[in-house]
Amino acid sequence: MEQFTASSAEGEAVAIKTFAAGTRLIRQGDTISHVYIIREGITKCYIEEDNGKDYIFEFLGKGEITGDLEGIRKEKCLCNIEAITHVTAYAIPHTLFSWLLVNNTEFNRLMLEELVIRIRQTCIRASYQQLYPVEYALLRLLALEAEQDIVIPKKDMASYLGITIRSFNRTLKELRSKNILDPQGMNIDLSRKQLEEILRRFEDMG
Amino acid sequence: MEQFTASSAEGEAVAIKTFAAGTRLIRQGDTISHVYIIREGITKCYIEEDNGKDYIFEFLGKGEITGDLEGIRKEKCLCNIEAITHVTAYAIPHTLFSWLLVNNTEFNRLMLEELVIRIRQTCIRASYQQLYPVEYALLRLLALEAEQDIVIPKKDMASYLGITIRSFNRTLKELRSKNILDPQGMNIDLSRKQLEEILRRFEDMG
DNA sequence: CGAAACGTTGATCGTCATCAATGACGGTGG
DNA sequence: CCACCGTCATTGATGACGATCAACGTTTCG
Repeated sequence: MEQFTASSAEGEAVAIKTFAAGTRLIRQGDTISHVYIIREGITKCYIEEDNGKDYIFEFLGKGEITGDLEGIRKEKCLCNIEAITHVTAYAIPHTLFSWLLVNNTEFNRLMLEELVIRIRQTCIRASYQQLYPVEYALLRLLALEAEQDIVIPKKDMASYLGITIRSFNRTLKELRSKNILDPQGMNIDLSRKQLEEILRRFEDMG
Repeated sequence: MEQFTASSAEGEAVAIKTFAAGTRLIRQGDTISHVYIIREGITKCYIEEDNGKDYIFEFLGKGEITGDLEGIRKEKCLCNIEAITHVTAYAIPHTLFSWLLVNNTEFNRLMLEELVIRIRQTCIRASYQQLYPVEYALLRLLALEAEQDIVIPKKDMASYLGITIRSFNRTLKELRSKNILDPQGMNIDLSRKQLEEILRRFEDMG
């Protein structure tokens, strides 16, 4: 980041901000003046619906960016960004962000690719959450969690799946009874191959 | 578009291609060499799941772009793009597209904004399709259709909602019995105010 | 002082009733 | 033949209620 700061037309500095677990980096509906890049920790990105339910789109970890949508189109924030763990992040002023987009080809390219990746992920997920049962979506989430070696609280996983904790626990139990999860916790009790086999079985069911 | 062609480093031309209703502009899994901008007509953008079900992400109309994700990151196509009506589109070679992204600031900006809009829409939709009943999502789709003054076949609306035509018809009937839709067809039988009131009622329900 | 007893709280789960959405099958009408 | 719908059975997911259990702090009594 330092190189970018130095070459900025504005001279505005990139600061490092820290957030305690449970505090928000960004609040839904806010107008913000910074873009954040996560340096350390995990955050959740979620919409609060009027009926009180939350829907989590994605979890953001090290190296991921947020506030970029609002930085590109000056709109109010679509969603809340809340620290799950203790989080430190680079806070980049909008002025600098915009400047980089226009003047730094490499940065511009990174942003484009980042947006494309987000669209693809969102589409794929919307598709399978719509067409397959919760069990399937939960299994994929657990696989993701294990793969990336992160820990997400149960209530957040439930919100990610769009269900209540009660339903979440029920689904866990169901998976345990099928020997897909280990009997106590929620670790996947299968090899990579076996897991893919199980997922495929869901996909083939009409 | 002509101005862009003229200024291209490559000199590759932008062609206009036509597609009959039902034919595909892009096939899932393909590697493509063009980006398309719809000049006329409507297309659907959908994923074919292994179990045969389709999931439609979005409908693309005049002025909208597709193949851009694959143009930015050289990956296989995420989804199918199929002409619903007769469609004409500008076919832009990847080489030109990439060139424009790098050399034409305005074009670059348009692409960024386009991607941001897509992400926002996708997120919002994923959220309400996850948290609210089908009836609500259907109503919003019908409102969109009326607003944009386009006609989408029933089966495509069903795929958009992730349900079967049978269920789609059932839901229509349900809305008719509540005097929200006109008794025969599927037009919304309410003023804008009333519609918003109905939608809000869904949103307030726990 | 320290250990046993108590109450509080939050997380989990069994159970039962309910709702939303589906699938299947057959009938009707253009 | 195809689009649509009535009907009935079924599945998937939820909500509500109550029981259990572990964690923690506080009280009580020897």
